[in-house]
Amino acid sequence: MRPEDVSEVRALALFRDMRDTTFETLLQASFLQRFPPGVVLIRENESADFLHVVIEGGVEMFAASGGRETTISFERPVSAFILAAVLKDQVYLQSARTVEASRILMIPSASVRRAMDADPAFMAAVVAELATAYRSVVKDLKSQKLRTGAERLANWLLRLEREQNGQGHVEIDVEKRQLAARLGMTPENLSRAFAALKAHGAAVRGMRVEFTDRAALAAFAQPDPLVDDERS
Amino acid sequence: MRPEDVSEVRALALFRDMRDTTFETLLQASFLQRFPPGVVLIRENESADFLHVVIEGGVEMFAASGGRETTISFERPVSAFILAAVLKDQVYLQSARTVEASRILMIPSASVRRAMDADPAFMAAVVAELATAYRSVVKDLKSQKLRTGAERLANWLLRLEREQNGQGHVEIDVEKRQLAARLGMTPENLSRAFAALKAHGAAVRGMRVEFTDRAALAAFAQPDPLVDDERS
DNA sequence: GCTCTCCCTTGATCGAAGTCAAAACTTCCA
DNA sequence: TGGAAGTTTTGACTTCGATCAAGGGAGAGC
Repeated sequence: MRPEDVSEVRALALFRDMRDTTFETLLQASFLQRFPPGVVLIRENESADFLHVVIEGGVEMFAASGGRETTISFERPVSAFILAAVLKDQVYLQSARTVEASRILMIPSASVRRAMDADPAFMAAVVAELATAYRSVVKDLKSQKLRTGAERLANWLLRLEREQNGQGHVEIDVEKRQLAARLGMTPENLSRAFAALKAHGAAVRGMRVEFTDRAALAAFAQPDPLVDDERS
Repeated sequence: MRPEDVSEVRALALFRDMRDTTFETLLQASFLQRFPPGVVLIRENESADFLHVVIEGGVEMFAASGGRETTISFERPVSAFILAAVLKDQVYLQSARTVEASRILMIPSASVRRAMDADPAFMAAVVAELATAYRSVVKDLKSQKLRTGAERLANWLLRLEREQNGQGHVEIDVEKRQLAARLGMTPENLSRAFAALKAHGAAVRGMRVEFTDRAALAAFAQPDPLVDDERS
């Protein structure tokens, strides 16, 4: 593991405040692995043996039931995922696959639990991380239950523009089929939703979306901080 | 606050393992209040000043956005709710209203955070509680994205029967309009879903549902432990 | 016991979303 | 460069769910 990777992991909110010794113990038990795109890292219903951290690349969290499948979230560097299953020593509720070539840090669950018991600062960070993750899923659930597909897409675009320091256009950074699953619709429906947004100030062309009328888009999307704002 | 109430609160997983002194400090800062049915206890977007514990009665957690409203969960005695907002000292993402006459214990957020910092056993319980809550919402999100309304209802009935030590019938313990919101559909649609389940082994009559063909109902519902099992 | 109100149900209709099929476009690799 | 495979788009159709409207039923209060 390269020194700059170590310091990036260390800079994560989850690991930032813990003692040096705890962090080092954690790292020594862990290993870093490279994966090509499309590799399933985690299968739901298996026991949670590792906490995973995306160092480089990208990971899609998804879940299947009754023959259907959906995407829960995307994880970009640097972030940890499936902390909850690790802590409760239970099975994963979600599966994970790489969407591109990735480097993943794998920390044994038992080590995480031991570090938590040994280092109150780390436990406090775990609390904060879990609370954030919980609120994030609640927002997704609200979005899913309170909005139509086109509205979810419009709000997703507005949020993406904010993240890309919005100059009136955005570059979509995931495949559209994955985006469709993320937003809770079929690829066909996503296409139609994009077509529908043309009348509301967003023109898509390939992976690029031009905001031709930002006010109109916002009026259609009705963004709500309690659903769309990542920090609230 | 009556002694038996105190011991019931103390028996909650969240408070069970903490030190006596921490628990007493927490209780001294808190107060217990009675509310008639239909009172809004918490409004989303307000700052999280109290951790609430339902001692008696019942509470509905709901959320609104863009003129629509939905129910996130029901809280029955004895359980705490909206822990995440309290810990992060942020605004509530959900509103809460009593569905019947209720007694609610209100613990100041600052006291909760202080207790957590002072008592590692309590912080560990908070971690466990948050992890459970997180997994519970993920299951709801999966149910919402992967199933039709009738399927969600069928699985909800099967789960309720388990909770009521299933003798081939269940008593619905919430108003159907609230159940509809909980399951992500309109009251009209819930009625039709019940009608549809008649052909799959579940006959509703008022608040009582007879399981005329349990196997058929399960075949239709396709229950999945990773969505429906409260303890996985 | 009666009425009023609220909840639940049923029916008709509309809009949103899934499915099936095929064409257009990309990307990647031989 | 020329496929080949996969992705995206479009179209036709079906299903699911929301909306509007009206009727039936159960409980609360007089």
